[in-house]
This record gives sequence, C-alpha cells and structure tokens, in this order.
Amino acid sequence: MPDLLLRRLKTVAELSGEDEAWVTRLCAKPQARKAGEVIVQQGERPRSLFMLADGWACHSVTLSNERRQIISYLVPGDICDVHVFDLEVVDFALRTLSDASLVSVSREQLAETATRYPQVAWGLRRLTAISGATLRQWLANLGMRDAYERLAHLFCEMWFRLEAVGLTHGGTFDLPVTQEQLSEMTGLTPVHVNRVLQRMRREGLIALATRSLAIHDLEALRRIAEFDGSYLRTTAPVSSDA
Amino acid sequence: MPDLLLRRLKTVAELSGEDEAWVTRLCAKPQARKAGEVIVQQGERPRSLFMLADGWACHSVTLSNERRQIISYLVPGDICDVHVFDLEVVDFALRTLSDASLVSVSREQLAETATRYPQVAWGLRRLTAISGATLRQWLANLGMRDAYERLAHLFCEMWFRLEAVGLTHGGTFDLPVTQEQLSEMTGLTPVHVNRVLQRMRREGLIALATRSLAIHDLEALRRIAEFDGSYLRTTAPVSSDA
DNA sequence: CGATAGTTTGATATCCTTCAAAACCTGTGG
DNA sequence: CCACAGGTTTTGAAGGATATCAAACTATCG
Repeated sequence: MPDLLLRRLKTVAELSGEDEAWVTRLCAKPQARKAGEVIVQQGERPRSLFMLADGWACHSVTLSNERRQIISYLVPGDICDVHVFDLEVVDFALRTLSDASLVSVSREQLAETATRYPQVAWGLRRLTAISGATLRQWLANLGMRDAYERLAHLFCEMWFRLEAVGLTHGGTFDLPVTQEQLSEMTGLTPVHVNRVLQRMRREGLIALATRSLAIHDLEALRRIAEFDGSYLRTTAPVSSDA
Repeated sequence: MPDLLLRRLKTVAELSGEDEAWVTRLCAKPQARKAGEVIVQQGERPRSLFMLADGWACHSVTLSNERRQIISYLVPGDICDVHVFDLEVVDFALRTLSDASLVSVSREQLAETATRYPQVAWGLRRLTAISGATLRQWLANLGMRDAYERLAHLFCEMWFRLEAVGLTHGGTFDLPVTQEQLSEMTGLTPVHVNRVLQRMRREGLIALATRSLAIHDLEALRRIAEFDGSYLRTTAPVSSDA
C-alpha cells in the first residue's frame, strides 16, 4: 500500500523529485471502498479519473439477460482509464472486486499534470498504452484459445502484473476473486472454469486456496498459453518527448 | 476518397480553417498498398502513425500454430494507433484487407499537432478513445455472445461505422473481406461462419454478394445482438480542453 | 450453529470444430 | 471464347468442447 501507484509509474518513466512529489500529492486522499461496489456506472458522464492504490477492481460490460463480461481487471498501481475525459459518456462500468482503495484525479489535476509534469504525463500515457495492449492480448485470448489455455494465459498475466508491483510472495499471490468472476473474465461458465481448475491442480500446475493462488509450474503455464509477456512492457523507458 | 480522414475528424471535433489546412497537409501524400500487405510487423519498433484514407485494414495477433486473431478492423477515416510512439515495440501487426491508401504521420508531425493544433489533437484523442471503446465492445462480443449474435453485432457495427463516413449506399456496403477473415474477427471457424451466414440469408436478414453486404433487416440484427451503438460516439462534441 | 456464498459433482444437450470433398467464382492465357 | 488454376464458398458426417440444470457439498461468518 505504500504508494504502489508511484512505484508502478516509476517502472515506465523516469521521475524527478518534483514529479514524485506531485504524484504523491495526487494520491494524498485515497477513498476506501468495499468489495463489489460500483464506482462508475455504464452510461455515466465521466467525473474523474480513478487510479487503484490497493485491492482489485474491474471494468465490465453488461447485457440485458444478466450476461456480463469483465473487460479488464485492475490491480494495485493501475489507472482505470485515462481517456475518460475524451468522451461524454463512459461505455463500461468500474467495480471493485475486493475491498479497495481508490485515488480520484480531477479533470483539472490531469490538465495540470499534462502542462507542468510532462514526465508524469508521459508515464500515464505509457500505462494507458500498456493497458491497451493488454486488452488486445485478451481479445486474442478469447478469440483463439480454449478454456485451458485461456486460464493459463490469465494466470501468467496476473503473475507478471502482480510481480511488477511486488505483490507476489514465493510463487503465490492474493486472488480475491471467485470462480464465477474468473468465468466472467474468460467468457466461460463457472462450472467449466471449475473443471479446468481441477485439471490444472491435478496436473500440478497450480494450487488454489480460497483467496490465493500458488503457481507451481510457471514454465508449463507459459508453454500451454504460449504466453509472451512483452506486451506488459516492464522494461525501463528510454526517452520521452513533449 | 476525398478526405475521409478530415470528414471523420470533423464528426468528433470542431476544426478551424487552419486546423483543416493542417490535416489536409498531413494527408498530402497517401501511399497506395495492395490487399494483404503487412504494413507493420508484430514486434517492430514504431516508425510512424498510420491513418487509413481508403480501403480496409486490420490489426492482428498471431500465435505459432497458424492461429490468428483480428483484433480490430479499420475502415476509411480510422487512425491505426495513436499510442504507437508511447511504447518501444508494437504488439500487433497492421495489415491491409483490401487495396488501400495510407497516410503516414511522423513522430515530429504528431508532436507539432499536439502543440500547435490542439483541436486536431483533441480529435485524435477522441478517435482513439472511440477505438478503445470499440475494442472493449468487441471483447464483450467474443466473451458473451454465440456465433449468430456475434456476426449480427459485427454487421451492425460495420454498418454504423461506414455510414458515419458516407460509405453505405441504400442498405448496402462494400465488404472486401473473405469468410475466412470474418472467422478471424469473430474467433470462429470459417465453416461455421459460413453456416451462420446462410442462416441469416435464409431468415432474410442479409444478402451477401462477393464483395458486398446488403443489410435487409437492421432492426432485427440489432435486436439479435442487443446492439447499442452509442460506443461509436458520433455525436457532435461539446467542449475541448488543453 | 445455522445462514449464505462459493465450490464441486453428474448427466445430458448443444454449439462449434474438424476433416475432407465438392461446387463455385474470377481472372488469365491460349 | 474456352479451359484451366487458385482461391473462396458450400456440403456432409462425426467428434469434442463447453453449456445447462440441478443437486450436494464445503467454507465462512455472524
């Protein structure tokens, strides 16, 4: 919880002391939210930009008949959507998956960031670009892979994203998500997710406790999913521009 | 072909005469490409930002075993990816689907746009936001809908996107895409796509000629797909900001 | 300790894929 | 103008992956 947002930003951009101070100020007053709260409704006008300081959240789209798809999940250090202010209506909901802590950035603060802290702005752009890439990979995941591969891919991605913010401990990480929610992420049935998970356990790939996932054989998971994490782009940045 | 790019931009932002002149200049020298060419390879460093002046193109991701997923398709007036310059490597390929005409914008030109033509920059941001929304809807499409609904959704989307740039004529539009490619968009088998198309014809929803699609019952397609086009956001913009 | 949410199980139906071959176009060269 | 080549669409039969439904279990928490 000690500024994971700052930590995350620093993985994608070089920040000066002033930059850091500004970011710290932006993150000054995080709001606590309970699991399962709706932070932003599909169809609302954008009020502010959210960044996730702690906990998990997700973007989702809902159809009339109760069908719901999780479009992306957010872990600590992620920003929710930099483009919010560019459209008059947001096309997806933002919901917490676990108890969470959110930082809210106003339109004005964002504008000020752009003009006075270009490195921070650049970092935000890069994070945005990364979540765009993640979305594309996910689309590919749904389109090309079967259930087994899909879940393997998901777990690989989670592993690397959480590792980047130091949220893994010895092959294990917190997974505050039900199988039903995993099914909403993967476009599968809860029942089927359950069966695939059992298979993965039987094969010694993972172990799954109530709120945490242990990865026993990351290499195997990567092979199964043909996972190439380069889209998560965690290398140090080289240069910026205006 | 008379600047569809300009036309598209004007659907999302108010442009002054100078803005228009600048856009026209950017679009001065379009390059012609044949169908099926690879414009940008997965894994390349970004060289320039592409905008599609004419024809169809797509972004795609490929897995080793020949599996390929079309991540998004581009129609005239679309920009290919504003975030190219924010990452050191691009994570998806850009390919033409038909003979096409592409405008290429350099890093410097983009920077100049940002500093000297804020309205144009705003328009580009909005178009980017829209394609992000489109991507999310597509993900939802793959995750929640069956083959029949998926194709219905795709056709609705195509209809409204093409209409926005004046590329529909009396219920019909050019569709320079094989069933195989439709299958790569929807994550289905070519064979199955074929069967669903036949069903749609039998039901009087569409008619499909070699290179063009006639929508016979748009309302029915919308109902089937629960299509809500508001994410394509084609209303006039209200205000900008720095 | 009982209520409630989450996970597991089994049996059955369906959608979609796979493979392989046939039919159909469209453009090209003789 | 015909014939043929190559790509695209269509067809059929059969298998596999995933969904559906409903019930039994298992945790967790007040």
